Amino acid sequence: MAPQSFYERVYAVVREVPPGTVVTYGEVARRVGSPLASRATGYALHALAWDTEVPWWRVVNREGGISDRPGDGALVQRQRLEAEGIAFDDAGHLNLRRYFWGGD
DNA sequence: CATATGACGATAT
DNA sequence: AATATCGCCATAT
Repeated sequence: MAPQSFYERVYAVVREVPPGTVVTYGEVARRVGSPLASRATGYALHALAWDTEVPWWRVVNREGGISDRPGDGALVQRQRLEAEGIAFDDAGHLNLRRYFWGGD
């Protein structure tokens, strides 16, 4: 395959994340070949629109929570995850040990 | 080419 | 545990 942009690689990984599971930015970065590019990973997803084919809502930070983002998108993400069977606690974070994507 | 930015992560305090 | 700071990477300008 021709070398894709970092963004494209990130999207490809996120698209493989199955429903009911989540993955951290750092893990996605690791999967695309740049384990320290967690920041760039967030930047890549930030460039996406909420109506994209990429399930960006399954990507959370290492706390299992939703990172700071524009508008009420955080609530949208939480609702989408809850709709897939993921439960949040009062602190607004989920159990990463329980929902973290095993990779396959 | 240099500087600034950001949906992060880890460490220090 | 919460906050502050630094480090890292990929784009934008």
